[in-house]
Amino acid sequence: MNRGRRPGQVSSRDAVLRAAREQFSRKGYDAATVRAIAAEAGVDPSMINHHFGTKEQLFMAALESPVDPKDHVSAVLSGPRADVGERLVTRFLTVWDSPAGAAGVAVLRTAMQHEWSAALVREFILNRAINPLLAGLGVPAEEASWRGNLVASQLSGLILTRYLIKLEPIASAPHAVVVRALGPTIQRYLTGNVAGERPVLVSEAGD
Amino acid sequence: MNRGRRPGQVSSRDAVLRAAREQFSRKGYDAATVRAIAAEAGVDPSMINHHFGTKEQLFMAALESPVDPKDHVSAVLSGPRADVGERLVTRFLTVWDSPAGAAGVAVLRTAMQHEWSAALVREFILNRAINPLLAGLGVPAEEASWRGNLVASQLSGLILTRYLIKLEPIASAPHAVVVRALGPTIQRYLTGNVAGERPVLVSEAGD
DNA sequence: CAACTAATTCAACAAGCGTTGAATTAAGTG
DNA sequence: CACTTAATTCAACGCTTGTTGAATTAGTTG
Repeated sequence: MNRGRRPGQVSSRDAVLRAAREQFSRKGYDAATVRAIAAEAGVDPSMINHHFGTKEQLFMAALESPVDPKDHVSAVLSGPRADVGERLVTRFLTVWDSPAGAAGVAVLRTAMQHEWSAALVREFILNRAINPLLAGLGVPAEEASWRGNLVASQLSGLILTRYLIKLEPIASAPHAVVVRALGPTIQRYLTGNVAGERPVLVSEAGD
Repeated sequence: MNRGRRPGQVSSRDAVLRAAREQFSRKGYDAATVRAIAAEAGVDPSMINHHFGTKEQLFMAALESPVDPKDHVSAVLSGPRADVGERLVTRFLTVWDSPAGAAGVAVLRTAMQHEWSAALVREFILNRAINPLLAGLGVPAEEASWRGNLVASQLSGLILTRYLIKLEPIASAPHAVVVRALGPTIQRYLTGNVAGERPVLVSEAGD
């Protein structure tokens, strides 16, 4: 293959992908139009269909994550157990502040509108990231789902306020400050006393 | 006014408003189409323009919140200072599980796509809800914005995981269980030691 | 009843969307 | 050079969106 193309040139595919990532993460799947992406890439809209097929396939291609949670999980696990919360927050901020985080923002924005994207988020966050971490920590299975949910609630809230809603000062705060504030919270959710661990669902009394 | 209308009948205005609230909170501003709202209300699409003007005006009318944060703030403030975190979470869940919460979900979904809605969320969450609470607690002004951001990050994450992404078991957990898990976190964010309270922004070292 | 007004219906508009297919250009291969 | 194949351009399709304006219906008032 690769016939009829100058060797060193990748044509406009990369430009489209870059523009797609930018637009998808900034506007979400629906609001980011194929025409706008093409315009930002300096390309005819039909090129997108030519290279990627449909808009949804472009979305998937743009989100093909260079992030492998496994490496991050094992990195967070190595070190003193008492600091695992701070290490998780630190790692988390580094990933989300990197270009790879843009893909996450895109899929999260889209998750607000489409169930198929919400399902994508659920699967990734829990099964690929948090649950392996909890397993590595040796958290009992019957506690893992609840603890994992708590961690997800605090970290997704960080994403929401820092990158989506852009609350100040948390949106511009240096990593260290955020880590010091959220570290203990995550630590407690992972390994500490979080009510409901004994009787996970006490009864239907409670609301 | 009110001429030419049968007294006891509110016509289709209420049906449209109810359908609008349902669709906006479930899909967000863009994905909820005027035609779909009209269909659910059993009404011609042009009736919406006739009654409300534009789609955006319908959105505002549907969101006209029956929620006055002031009452909730003073309710949370009354009681032992050591339990203010749990009381806030309890109150928070009650409001968001009520029909009034649907309006919040709608504006939050829309905030993911439109800056004007994100600004609405910022203004409401901070200036109307959290900051008055912090002022009532006597939190110093230079700490208030940071503590408020932390509270917002955890509570918005709760909204995200419980109502938008619908992570289980947190999405179906009884109030008491959530309160016991998040209460201490909120308590610490409001009144405890959250690093950065001394030097709010230490330096640009940190990431 | 006649007059007036609000509510409702219906058809259509302009604009934007994703997508398609046919033509044209460019580049590497025999 | 001729051949092939990918890249690019251009115009257009079918569809959905929010919105409009002209007709029609219904109910209250004088």
